Amino acid sequence: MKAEGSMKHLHQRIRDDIEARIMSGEWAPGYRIPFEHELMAEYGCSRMTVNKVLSTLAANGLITRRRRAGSVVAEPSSQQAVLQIQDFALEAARAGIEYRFKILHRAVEPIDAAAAQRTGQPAGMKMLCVSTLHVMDDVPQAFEQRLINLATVPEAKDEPFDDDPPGTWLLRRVPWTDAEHIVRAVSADGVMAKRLQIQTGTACLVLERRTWQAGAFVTEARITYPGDRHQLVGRFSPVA
Amino acid sequence: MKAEGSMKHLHQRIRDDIEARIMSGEWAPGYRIPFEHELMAEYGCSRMTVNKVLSTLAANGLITRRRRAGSVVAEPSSQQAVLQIQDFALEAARAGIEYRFKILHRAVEPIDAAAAQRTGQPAGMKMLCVSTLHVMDDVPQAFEQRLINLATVPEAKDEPFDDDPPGTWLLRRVPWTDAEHIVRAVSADGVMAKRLQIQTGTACLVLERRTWQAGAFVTEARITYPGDRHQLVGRFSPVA
DNA sequence: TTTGCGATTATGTATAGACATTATCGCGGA
DNA sequence: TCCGCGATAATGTCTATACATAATCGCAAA
Repeated sequence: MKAEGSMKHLHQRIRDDIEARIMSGEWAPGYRIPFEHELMAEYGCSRMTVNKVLSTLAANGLITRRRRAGSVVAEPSSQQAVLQIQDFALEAARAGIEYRFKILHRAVEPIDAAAAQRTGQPAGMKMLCVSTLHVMDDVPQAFEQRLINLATVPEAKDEPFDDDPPGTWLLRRVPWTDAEHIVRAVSADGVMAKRLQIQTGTACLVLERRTWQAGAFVTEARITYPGDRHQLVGRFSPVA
Repeated sequence: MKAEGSMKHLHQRIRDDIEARIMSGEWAPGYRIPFEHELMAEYGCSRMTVNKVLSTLAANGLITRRRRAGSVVAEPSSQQAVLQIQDFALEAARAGIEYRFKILHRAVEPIDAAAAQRTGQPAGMKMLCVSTLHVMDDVPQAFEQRLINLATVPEAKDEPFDDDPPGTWLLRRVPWTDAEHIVRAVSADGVMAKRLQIQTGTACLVLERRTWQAGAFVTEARITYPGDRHQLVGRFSPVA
């Protein structure tokens, strides 16, 4: 009865399939996803396997399960939009908001001493530098400055980021094993204020995220959000 | 073979047991927890049950699992993002800084509609309200406004908080099972600026933390930090 | 002493079946 | 029509077992 023809484990494949359909909007919030026995038939596996997948998705807040009624795609609660991984496109699609982005700058440049310090890479090392403005419903929501390590992600060198912003593009390609986050508050200077269409001096949240893959530096993102439009929300269980 | 004498499900009981031992410090980070077959014998259940529990704990970052080597208690990581700042006294001691705090306000008051909404408690419910200024090396570092649910923590009613600030005091007494965090950036108004000895309009980090214990609301803390003096740092691994 | 390799061991994934729990549906009676 | 209750269907939990995978240990050969 074992499924054939897949490198990945069945559990992960089922999970990916369902997540993809939810994230793409194909299965909108409230949509009743197939019953366990249906998925079981579709993938030719036991109910335990399907059950474990759905339980995981429920634990992550992606679906809501109810006995007898089945499982439905959960409403996108901003509660659950944790400081985990922000993918603007995914979040926007789930919330039904029009999203677009604009690449303001893109170049392969040697990094300065400060960046070298932060990322643990040698100073002067060349990385891909990309600045992106994220816009939702015609309002600028975030400005992102990103460094991408071409030694770890060589295929980024010639990527124009036409279809997906750098964050989404990377997320699809490079799994990360460790990340460091720093959150702080800064006042917007004139340039930043103009970019985000806010008043100079407005308090902004700055989120810095650096990710590594098995010890190799992948990318650094510094994302600036207008403080009055954004907040980071997280729900934790002890040490979760 | 089914376990007897418990209302709760075995899975939850095993999980609670292990979490309790980790949270209490009995099993410190690095401690090798019992092998699956040992827990299996201890609880008289199948390995699948134990395995599911440990997998859940691993997904939540509480333990690290390695084939052949067994499972060990993980180094505190994602929680650090928020907890790092939670205990000022501890943080200061580790950094060798002189720390003191001042209770600016302390009263049992009915909560307003907004607080009722946030905490999920009935409006007008009486809670202990405490405002604390945290000072390190004679420089104000944070202003904390706290609500404490006297229904859950009755012993707080007459606590003067002479020795420990409310956060530390609570942490020692009331274990929490769920927490919600919100981080945002705001500009300091005149009053806040004066309290923190900063310029009016300075960007500040505001951290709101609400905690529950088995569904019962425990406390809400709203802590304001000068943005140029503080940042939240966290290390994460991917969520399964 | 060092290296290589096989045995061992613990976890990872999956199966098939069992029984418990609970919400809903639909039928029959008031 | 409305209410109550039993049948039904879906998830929740658990067992016992099987084989895969990976890391370590220890022994033997170089």
